[in-house]
Amino acid sequence: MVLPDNIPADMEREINEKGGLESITLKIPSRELLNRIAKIHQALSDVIRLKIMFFLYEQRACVCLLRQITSLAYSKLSYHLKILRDIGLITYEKSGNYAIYSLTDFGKFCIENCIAASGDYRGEE
Amino acid sequence: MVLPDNIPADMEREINEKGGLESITLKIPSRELLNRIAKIHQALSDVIRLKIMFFLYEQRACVCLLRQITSLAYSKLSYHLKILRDIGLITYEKSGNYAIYSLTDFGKFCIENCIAASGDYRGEE
DNA sequence: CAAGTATTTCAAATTATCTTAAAACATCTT
DNA sequence: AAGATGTTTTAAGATAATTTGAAATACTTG
Repeated sequence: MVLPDNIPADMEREINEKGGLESITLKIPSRELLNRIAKIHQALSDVIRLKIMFFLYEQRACVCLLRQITSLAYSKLSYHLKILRDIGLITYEKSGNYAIYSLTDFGKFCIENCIAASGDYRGEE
Repeated sequence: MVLPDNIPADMEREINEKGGLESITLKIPSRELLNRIAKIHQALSDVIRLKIMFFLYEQRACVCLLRQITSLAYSKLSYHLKILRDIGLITYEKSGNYAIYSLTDFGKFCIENCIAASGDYRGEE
């Protein structure tokens, strides 16, 4: 990979000090990993799903309880639960009629990151 | 907020031990904050934008350099840069003709979270 | 100020995500 | 087995995000 014809001199110097473009781009995660990171963020990019995640961070819950918390129809809720489930943020166990949902360890980790970041989430839009 | 008519007994006990549904739901971030968190995740839910973020984590860059790294048309690149800029993940300074982009502190924080999580990003889909 | 380079904006076309209501499944109760 | 309850699936339409290419802006240099 070659540098563009004319780029600012100080930037070019920085890049060369780091061993050139190649060695910088080597540090970028693989397309596969970027894809996975993208999908996880996608799963957490919806207010409904975040509300579910934050609730489950405090308390495991059957779907009927989540229905009450969110005021959503079952089918809609189920759609969002599936997205969180498929990406590995939540899991569930059956208990009679009920499906009892809870966060996976990875789900907890993500919500804790959100909480840690919340101080920095001041809107600058 | 009242509990649904029939929920599993052990779940009901857990909820009561935490002071009931109200005190649990009080811990969920406000709709405003959830909205902001959702938008940030949305901004990071695209492979192109993640690639830009990870590159800028290593090295500030003008748009023409990012164009080379990503092999995108300027207009498309500019669209994605705007999304990252608007949410406060990246910033830029003009230097002559060039716009030199770099991560904000918050952007760095987010990418560091991604890196920390990468160990856990094993696909279970 | 005209021409060149770097970057952004715009609107139309495309694609992805979300919502809705109806139907299907699973488990429990009688 | 039939009815009730809890949950998921499906397919259609509605909404939102992305892509594309052309035109616009901004700065620089001769």
